Amino acid sequence: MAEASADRGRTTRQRLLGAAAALIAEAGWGGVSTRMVAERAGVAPGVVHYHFASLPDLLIAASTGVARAMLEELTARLAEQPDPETGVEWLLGELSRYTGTDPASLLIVEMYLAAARLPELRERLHELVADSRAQIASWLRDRGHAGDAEATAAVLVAAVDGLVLHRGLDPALDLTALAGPLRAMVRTDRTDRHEEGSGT
Amino acid sequence: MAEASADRGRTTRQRLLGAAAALIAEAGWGGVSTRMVAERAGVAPGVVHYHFASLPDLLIAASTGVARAMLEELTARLAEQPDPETGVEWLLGELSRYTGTDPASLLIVEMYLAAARLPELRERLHELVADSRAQIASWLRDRGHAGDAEATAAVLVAAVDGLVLHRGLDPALDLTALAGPLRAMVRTDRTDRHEEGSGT
DNA sequence: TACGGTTTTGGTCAATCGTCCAAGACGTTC
DNA sequence: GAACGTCTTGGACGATTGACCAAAACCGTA
Repeated sequence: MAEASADRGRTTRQRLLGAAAALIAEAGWGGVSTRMVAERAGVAPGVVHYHFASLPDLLIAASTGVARAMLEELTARLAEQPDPETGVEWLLGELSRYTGTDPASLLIVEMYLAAARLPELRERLHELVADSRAQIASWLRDRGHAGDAEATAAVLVAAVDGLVLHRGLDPALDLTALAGPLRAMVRTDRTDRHEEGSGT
Repeated sequence: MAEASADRGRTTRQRLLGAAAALIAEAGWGGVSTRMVAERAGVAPGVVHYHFASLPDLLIAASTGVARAMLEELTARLAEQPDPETGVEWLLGELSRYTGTDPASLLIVEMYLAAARLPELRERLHELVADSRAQIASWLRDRGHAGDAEATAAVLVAAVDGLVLHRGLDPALDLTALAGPLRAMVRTDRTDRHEEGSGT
C-alpha cells in the first residue's frame, strides 16, 4: 500500500487544522478563507477541499479540537484541587492568563459565536460543556458541597465563560478580586438550607 | 428649509437600523450585507452608504441601540426588587424568556463576539456593561449586601451573559433551577467574613 | 414656474469568495 | 520500468461582496 503517502496526508491535515485554529483567532470565524488557511499551512489552495468536505467542516474540526484539549486540561486540574473554595481561587488565577484578546480566548469566543449558526458545531460544543459541567458537579459533590452540585456547576461554568467574555471588553478587570462571591457560591451547604430541597 | 426631506431621511435611517438589527439576529454579524439590509428596509441598495459611513458603522449603531434599551430595562426592573435574593430569583425568571435562539439572544451574542474584532463596538459595549455593573452593585449595597458589592455584581453580570450563551447550546437548560447558587452568592455578608476586607 | 437642499435610485467597479477539476508528483508494489 | 493509490498543484468558474457615483426624484420656498 501507499502508506507513506497516507502519512504525508495526515501531516498535511494536521497542519491545516493548526493553521485554521490560529486564523480563527486572528481573523475571526467569518474572516477565514480557504486560501488563507492553505497559505498559512504552506500548501496549495486546492488542498483544503481534498482533506475536508467544506470550509465550515475544517473550522469545526479545528476549533473543537483545541477547545476539547483546553477544557479537559482545565477541568482535570480543577478536580485536583482539595476543596471547592481553594478550587475557585485557583480557577480565577488560571483564568487570569486569558486576557480576552489572546488567541486562546478569541478562539473560544469565535467558536461560541459560530455555534449559534452551525448545528453540528453547536452539538459538539454542547457535549464539551455538558461534560465539564458534569465533572465539576461530581467534584463538588465529592468535596462535600451539600447544595445542588449540578446547579452550582452550571452557574460556575457560565460565570467562567461570561468572565472571559467580559475580560475581552475590559482587560483591566481583576479576576482574582472576584473570589469572594464565587467562594460563597460553592459552599452553599451551611448557608442555603431552609425552604428548598438539597438537589438531586 | 427642506425639513420634510430631513424627516423622510430620519425615517429611512430608523428603518435601516431596525432591518439591520433583525438581520444580525437572523444571519449573524458577518452574514449581513448592505443589499440585504436595503431590501429588508424597502430601499435601494445604495442608500445604506448615504446614511452610514460603512456597513460596520450601521451594524454597530443598530446593535448597541437595541442592547442599550434591553440592558437598561433589565437593570432598572432588577433594582426595583426588594432584596437581592428575590432579585436573582426574578432575574432568572426574566432570563428564561430568552431561549438562546430567539432574535434578542442572538443579537446580544453576535454583538459580544463581534466586539472582539471591532474596537469601537467593544468600547461602547464596555460602557453599557460597566454601567449595569455599577447600578447592580449600588443596588446590592443599598439592600444590605455587606460583601464586595462590586465583585458580586461583576460575577452576577458575567453569569447572566454566560447563561444566555449556554442557553443557546442547550435550550433545555432550566435557569430557575439555578437560583440556589446565585442566592448564596448575593448574600455573602454573614457567610464570607473571615480573612478579606469587606469591599471598596 | 424655477430654485434649493436633501434624499433616493439603479447600476458599475474591482476584489474576494467557496468550490471544483484536470493534470502532475510522489512512493510503493509488481 | 510500468502500474497503482494517494496526495498536491495551480488555475478556472460563477456568485457575492463593500463601496461608490451620476442622475433622478422629492418637497418646501421664492
